[in-house]
Amino acid sequence: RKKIVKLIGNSIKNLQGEKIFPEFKSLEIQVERPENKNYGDYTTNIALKISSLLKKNPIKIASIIEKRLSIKKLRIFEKIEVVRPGFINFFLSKEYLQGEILRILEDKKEFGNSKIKKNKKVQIEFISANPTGPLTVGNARGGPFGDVLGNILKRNGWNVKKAYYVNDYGNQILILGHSILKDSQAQYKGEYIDKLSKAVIGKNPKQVGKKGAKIIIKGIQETTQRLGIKYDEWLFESSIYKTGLVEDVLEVLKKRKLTYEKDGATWFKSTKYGDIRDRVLIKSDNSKTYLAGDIAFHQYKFKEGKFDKVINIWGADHYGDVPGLKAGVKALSIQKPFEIILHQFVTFLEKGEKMKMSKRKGKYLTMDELLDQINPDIIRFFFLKTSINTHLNFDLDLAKEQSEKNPVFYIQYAYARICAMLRKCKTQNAKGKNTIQNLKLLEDASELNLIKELIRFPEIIENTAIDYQVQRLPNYALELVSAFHKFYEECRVLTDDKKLAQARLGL
RNA sequence: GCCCCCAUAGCUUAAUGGACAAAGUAAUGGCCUUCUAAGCCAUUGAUGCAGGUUCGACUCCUGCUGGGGGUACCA
Repeated sequence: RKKIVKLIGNSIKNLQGEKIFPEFKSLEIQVERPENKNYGDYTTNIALKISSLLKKNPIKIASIIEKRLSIKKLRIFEKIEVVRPGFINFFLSKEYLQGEILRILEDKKEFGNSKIKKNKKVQIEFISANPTGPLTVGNARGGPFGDVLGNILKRNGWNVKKAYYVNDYGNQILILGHSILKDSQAQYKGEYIDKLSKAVIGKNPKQVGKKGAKIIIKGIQETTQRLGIKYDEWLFESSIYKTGLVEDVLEVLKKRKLTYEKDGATWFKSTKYGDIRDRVLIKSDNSKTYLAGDIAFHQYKFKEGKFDKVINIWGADHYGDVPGLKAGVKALSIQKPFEIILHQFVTFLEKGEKMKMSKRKGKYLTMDELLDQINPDIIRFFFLKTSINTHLNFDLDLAKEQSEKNPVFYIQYAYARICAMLRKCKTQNAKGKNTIQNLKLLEDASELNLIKELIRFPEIIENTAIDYQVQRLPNYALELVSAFHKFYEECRVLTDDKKLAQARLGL
């Protein structure tokens, strides 16, 4: 795809004087894969775009571009076609596709990586549920999403740090303490509270809360590991306070005249930075709000060039907190990109009924309970397959009962088939190094189609690093595997023809 | 009231403004003496409603209907 974009770029350069049509410079060359295979492997609408600028016949423009490309007699293409209303379609040649296998075999795990963002540092923070109870299935949607998004950014050359922010400071820890002590101010309920009551010694609610939070966060760490999430750092709100950064940041805002006193509280003029209302930083009881700590935390994230970019993944219930924090980051003159991604909720269905959950009432399904029943690969796959902008319905009975009809097994089955072939070929001694001569034997439609699916991978990685549409990956996995199963049905890999067997094993 | 997200096949979901809307599941029929039939092939089936922008709209804009979330000196 990259090559085609480049080729088109060269061929339209002097199509018209740039002075007359400055829009040419900003014209994005779109090369995509048409859904219909009759339209080739790649297609571009560039002629249509140019025609609307020049008010000329798009077919004529497309033909000019096509001629300029064809003159070069590129071996990449079998043919280039102009079709009405003005698309240019590209058909890859067999030779090119066969050669791509060599490239993939050479790149191995590096295949699909890009070095566009070399040495740039990004922090991606996700889940960050309060340490007042075990991780619930409701908190966890951001987990697989953040984990995979981080992996994708890594493949694009970013230096990625995945972070969990532990809110072990503030009112909720005190309430946790009361709950463990089971006094009149107790709010949290559940089995875990009963266990903590036995495990934690002490009478001071704040101290008890702190100890309880420590135990809870340890459990959360284990749960995220079970889910296959690999965090690079666990950052504690309490240590942000210990460094004095919160006071420093409040001081800075005060000096910049961005705070004021009202009703005994200290307010932040966030409306100056596009917020709909001002926010409280210090409450009238002299304690700090969550926002105060969070702004300081973001100062910490960006200070001394720690990160070039920060991404936060939050649940949609934090929608109201976005403008306050964004205003805070702006007020501190932080110029680096700072993104907040919101994910919608997951609704769990049991026997066709919505499960209503409440942490305070002790009525919820924990992620550990879910992991006890369902394989983490399946949970991750189901969470990732759907765009985070939509509400996800997770049918528990379906996930449990229909495990054999599960799309995850469809993918894993391909892996099992591949493993079986590799096992057998060892005993048959059919394994060897591939050359382009061998690979030229791959001519079946199912073989060429599988290669076409394989070379989509770099494009998938690149696109996803730009638009964060992580659901593209599980969907790609399904399409790739579908091409594999078809190939497996059509072509016998371990044939008597040793050269052909080698080529197919390579594929 | 105002703000954000969503509405696609019976169900769960795909589709950077492109050419015939794609999968799984459910339903029906076919394919195993050959590398795992947890597979392959075929058939049936969809863009909530009303307008607008565009050569072209599931996609963008306006209104409506329905669902979820937000609108605290809680986190």
